[in-house]
Amino acid sequence: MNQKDLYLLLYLAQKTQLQQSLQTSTGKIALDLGVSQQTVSRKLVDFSAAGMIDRIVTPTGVEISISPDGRKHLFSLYGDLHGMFVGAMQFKGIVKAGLGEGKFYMGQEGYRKQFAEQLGFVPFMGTLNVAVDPAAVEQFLATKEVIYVEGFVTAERSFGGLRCYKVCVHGVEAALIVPDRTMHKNDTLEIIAPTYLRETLGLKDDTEVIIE
Amino acid sequence: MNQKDLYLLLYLAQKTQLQQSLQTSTGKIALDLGVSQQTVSRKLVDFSAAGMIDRIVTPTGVEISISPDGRKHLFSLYGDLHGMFVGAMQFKGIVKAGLGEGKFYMGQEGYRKQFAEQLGFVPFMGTLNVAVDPAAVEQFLATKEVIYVEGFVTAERSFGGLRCYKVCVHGVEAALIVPDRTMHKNDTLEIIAPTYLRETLGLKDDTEVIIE
DNA sequence: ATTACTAGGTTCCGAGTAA
DNA sequence: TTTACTCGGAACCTAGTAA
Repeated sequence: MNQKDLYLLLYLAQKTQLQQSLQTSTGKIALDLGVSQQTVSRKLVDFSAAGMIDRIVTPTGVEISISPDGRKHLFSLYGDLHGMFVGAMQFKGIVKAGLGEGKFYMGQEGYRKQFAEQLGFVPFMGTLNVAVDPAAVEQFLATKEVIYVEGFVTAERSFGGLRCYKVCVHGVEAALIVPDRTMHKNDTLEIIAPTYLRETLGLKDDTEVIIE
Repeated sequence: MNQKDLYLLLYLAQKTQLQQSLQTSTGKIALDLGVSQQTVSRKLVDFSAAGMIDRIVTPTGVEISISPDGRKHLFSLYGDLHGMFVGAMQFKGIVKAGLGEGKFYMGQEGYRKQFAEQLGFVPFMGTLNVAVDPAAVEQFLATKEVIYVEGFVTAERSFGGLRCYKVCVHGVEAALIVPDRTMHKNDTLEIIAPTYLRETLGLKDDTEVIIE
């Protein structure tokens, strides 16, 4: 079958929910897709000949359903995309003991205020340290939106800026934080969340976590 | 951007893993896709103009990477397909007490032998009864392959044929069985598996299960 | 109403070839 | 070697219209 007409097949798949049969007309489809009635008619005939759809012409229109072959075709496309995005949308890490300084930084009002505004949650006073593969993280973060948290100065000392990335850890909303001037090598990430993740998710040192 | 050239974008997405930049040439791509070098060149220029890819032309070829907009475009397509297939690929049910007759039927050698051959596992001697929405099940099964188990006759009585569908219940390989002459209305399904599912999965009456 | 055939105009492709 | 332009021909789309 012809690759280029994929959008019509997608349209039909959505309308039929892949399953039900759809009572419509070539004119209506043409209107939806912004092409002529004739083009839709011709393409439906082609699809039918290619075994992608089952098509019954009636005096009042057409009744269309996606055939098993059509579903297979779409599923293969879905599989291709799934393979691309799933790989790029999550990575694994190992929980590691922190040095407790995460708690100190997360306690600073200058950070807390910005987290609440920018991330939409008030962070638990502490960070989860996770050992990761830097290459996998880089690929993951490349597609993510960066949230900047600015540095500030208190009476005692100055605090540097951070970059944050919204993530999900085992279903819990969280954020990666990367200090502009980091003390970790890039094989360790710090994660903040509204709750104490070690407790909420039952994590211990050397437990594997999936970040997405 | 032009919808019809989606396959070239998919090709590039796969080659670049959505992320890395790809060192290649229009000629190589043309060979892979079975079109002319000129067509690839023209399309790459078009994609670049549409902001779908980043493209650097060198004397030895082209260096291509998918742009954020291109990823967004593919992701939207992925989302559409995901919505279709995820809905059609699982449904929920509620565990119900059986009448114990499942154990009797599953104990019949005439059935057990066919299950082992056709399903690839030896079923636990008993069935899990699950109350379901008939409409959801019908939609789910429509896409599934039917495995027929034939009826047989023993010295005492005759046993009817079954239709089976391979499924996965909370990660465990299993099968739906639908007797040709059923005593259930179609709002109750019977599930067999290699293990005692109630124990393996910690199921009790009225627990919700997801079948996929 | 519909679907879908024919005819004509537009778009698209690929061979030749310049840079 | 490359990329990508020109141009002739193929493919495709739409208007008109038959059934």
